[in-house]
Amino acid sequence: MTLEEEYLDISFLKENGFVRKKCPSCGKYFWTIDDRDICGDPPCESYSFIDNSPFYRNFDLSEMREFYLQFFEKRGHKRIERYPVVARWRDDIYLTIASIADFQPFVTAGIAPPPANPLTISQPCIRLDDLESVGKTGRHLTLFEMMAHHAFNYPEREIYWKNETVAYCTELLEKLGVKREEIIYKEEPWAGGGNAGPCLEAIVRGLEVATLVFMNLETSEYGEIVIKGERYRKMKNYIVDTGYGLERFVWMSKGSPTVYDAIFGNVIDKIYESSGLKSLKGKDLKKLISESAKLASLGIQKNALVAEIAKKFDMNIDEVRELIEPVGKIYALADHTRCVLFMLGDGLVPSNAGAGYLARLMIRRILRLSEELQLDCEIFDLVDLHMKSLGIDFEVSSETIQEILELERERFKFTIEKGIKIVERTVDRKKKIGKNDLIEFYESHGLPAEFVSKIAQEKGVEVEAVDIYSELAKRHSKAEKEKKEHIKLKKEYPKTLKLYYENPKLFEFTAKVIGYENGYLILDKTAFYPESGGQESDSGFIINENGRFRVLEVFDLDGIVLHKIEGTGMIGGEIKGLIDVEKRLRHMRHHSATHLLLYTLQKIYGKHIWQAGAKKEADRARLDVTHYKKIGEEEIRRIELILNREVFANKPIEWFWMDRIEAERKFGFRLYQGGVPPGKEIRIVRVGDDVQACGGTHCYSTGEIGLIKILSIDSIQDGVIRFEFAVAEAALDAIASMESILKNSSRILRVEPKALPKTVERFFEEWKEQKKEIERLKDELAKVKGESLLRSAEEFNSIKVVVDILSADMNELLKIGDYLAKKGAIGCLMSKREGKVLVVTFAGENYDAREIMKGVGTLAKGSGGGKKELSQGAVAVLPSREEVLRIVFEYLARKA
RNA sequence: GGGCUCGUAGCUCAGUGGUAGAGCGCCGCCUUUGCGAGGCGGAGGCCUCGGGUUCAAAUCCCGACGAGUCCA
Repeated sequence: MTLEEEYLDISFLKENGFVRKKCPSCGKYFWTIDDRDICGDPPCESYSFIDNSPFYRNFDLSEMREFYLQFFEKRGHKRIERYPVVARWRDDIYLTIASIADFQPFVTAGIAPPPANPLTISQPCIRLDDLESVGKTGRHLTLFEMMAHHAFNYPEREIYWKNETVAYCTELLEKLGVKREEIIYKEEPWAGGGNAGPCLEAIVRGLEVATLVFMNLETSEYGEIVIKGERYRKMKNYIVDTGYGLERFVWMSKGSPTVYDAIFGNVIDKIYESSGLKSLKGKDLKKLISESAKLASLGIQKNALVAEIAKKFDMNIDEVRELIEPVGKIYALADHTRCVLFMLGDGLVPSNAGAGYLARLMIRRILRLSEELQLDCEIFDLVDLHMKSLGIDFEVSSETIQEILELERERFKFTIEKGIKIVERTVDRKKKIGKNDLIEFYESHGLPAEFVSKIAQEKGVEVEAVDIYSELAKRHSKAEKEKKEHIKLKKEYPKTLKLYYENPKLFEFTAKVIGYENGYLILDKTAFYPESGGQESDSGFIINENGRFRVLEVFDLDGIVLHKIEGTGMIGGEIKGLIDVEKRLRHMRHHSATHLLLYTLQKIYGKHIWQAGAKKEADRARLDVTHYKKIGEEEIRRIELILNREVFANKPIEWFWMDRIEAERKFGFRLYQGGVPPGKEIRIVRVGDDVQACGGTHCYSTGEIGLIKILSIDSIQDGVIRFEFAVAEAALDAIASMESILKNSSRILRVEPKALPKTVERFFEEWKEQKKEIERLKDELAKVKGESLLRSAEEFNSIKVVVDILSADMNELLKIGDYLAKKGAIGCLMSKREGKVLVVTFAGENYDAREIMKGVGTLAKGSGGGKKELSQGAVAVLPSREEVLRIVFEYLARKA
């Protein structure tokens, strides 16, 4: 079916009098029962619901959400709780950008079943693409709730498809009071994330309120259907992916000037009251704002927009600008604080890299906005107000959110203060600030061009007028990613049966060889653990009648376990596998301990603690977690104690398979600390009170872990800290090696280990003291030596000439040379050292020591340089005093 | 995950191959009835660490560690 046929195939539209038309303005097709000609989608037409709602009544956010979800519940859909806005189950995106993102990639690919089918959900989504437009257009939000109903259809089972979807949408809108003639369905093929399909946008009075996507295509090199330049082919399964904008529905129901007034009016009021714009609130801005929103929806840019409004209301252009701009900032601030609430509430920790950077970016925009608006309240007050009026509970406590915001504010203040100093220094030194300076200020120090210009202008320094942001965008678009190379198998194999899942203490097994490729052995079943979940792979031996073969490395390729075997001999038939027991036991203990540590940290600090990476080796393990503060030495001891108490309590450890949907319902997304495994059933590991989805090997009880010793804590980036620790034998090894360092050190210093700090400090102080004393003595010596050299000096035209061979280091030679130069003498000092000869030459006024150095260098194979009065170098052979004297005299004669 | 910038006295920073500097702070003395201010003098440096290049490295190159920042 071509795309056009796909649309024509929707019989509901035809049967209900919808006619397909082509919009003369944008050239796109749309369906309507009205006798209109234009598609109605901005910029072809502007809003006509402001102050004139097509809905039968007002709704606030929770009323509207409830109305929607109940509508679909009554029509056979199961209501699903929202997912976090931080998309931790995805490795391709940081934030949840659509409701369908909840079910990608496994459900949409058909690998895992959906939590219900069909289902309905209201999913908070964050999109930062149109950040600049927020506040200005009246409709853009960084965070919005996408209400949706989804149906996942498979070849053997169809739930419903296009007709029902369009019918539902039409019915829903009619139930809300919208007349059928006012509904326009516009054809707009959709593509994203490797999938695509036909799509209808539902438009009511100029506002797109819903998007109905019929996802039935996937990217394919030889696909026949082309959308936005990519080739696609039909998928076996096909998915109803809808998105209804909750905020837009509320906006339409109220007919307020902007979406912001409709959904967080109380926050906007609070900002007015706390800002330097109290006076604006009283004025009747409404007409101005709604006009501005309408014009913005038509794609009219800032300057033209202001001019148009000025004309319409018979006002001065500057006056309009002074009214519109701050209001836009107020809206943006109200929006951004809501977005940050969800980010932090769902456990995102601000950082200078990764997903956390997005949180920092938003917080910094908020801080800049509140600065510009001269806000006299804390940004947490606004976030808190959002939290209270939304009535939603977040995982992360409000105290933690407040603390994070305060830390971020301090950090930002620090960056700005540092920035001012850097700019001022540069401005003092330079006459003009160029494009490259501006780019460096921004990219390396986070200073926007406007900020730099302001400071420069105060100092009267010229700044090149360029748009560095478009320049930067150009640069970044060039960057491309490299893809990893994967091992590919030539033949197909069944998935390997993993014996270690059931029995982690099975160290000997027999199995059948079913393949051997390129040094990799494939068995029908194995007890060898392949590297995954941060646990290193096992090693050991594989034995058959031909001998013993060392297993070097083991890994998992889509469920097939590959054993890398030493030697190239082909192996077949029955084999016996032997696991390196000691190594495996250490891996198991470290793995169980890692779960306990994560659990302990969450218990102590809160739910913003998430695993950000982990590695379990034989002699140590490490766990990276998100956290916003540094952890001190005392706290480490406290964590260690609480952690080990879990070990002493000897709680059971168990693992079992569980239906993923049931597991998610029972334990939440906290399960997926190490990523989301595919499949309908997932393996759950319970270590004491901690529960995680995990495929690793574990001990049978926490007591078996033995002892956990935290070795170090580092911050690997802002907002992520790394714990390194060792368990049981490995802990003893680590403690023993620490102890031996202490013992060796104290043996060298001949003191008790407990006296080490004091002794080392004393030695260090003494060392510094003596170094200084030596310097003083050398100064003294240089003076004495210099005086004695002067007494026995030769003369040339009453200039003292000193040439001598001493035993001294470079520093001493320089000091003596310096003294002699200051006394007006000229000459050269040499000293034999470590296979070469150090040379220092010196000269009084009107002469050049470097000339003499050159002469000595030529004579004795060496080189050197320095200042006119004093220069230094080295030569390979020691010349005689007479030879050097001759050089000096010849030089003086030449100059005379 | 990638890019860029920066690690020098207690603090803020100069120093771009040739004997480690400034301002503030600190200590002492002078001046003052006292405080403040001023004048004179002084203490205070593993130039983050480890390699390399060089006759010579704070300085150039590589790596590690730490801080900051931008982008995805």
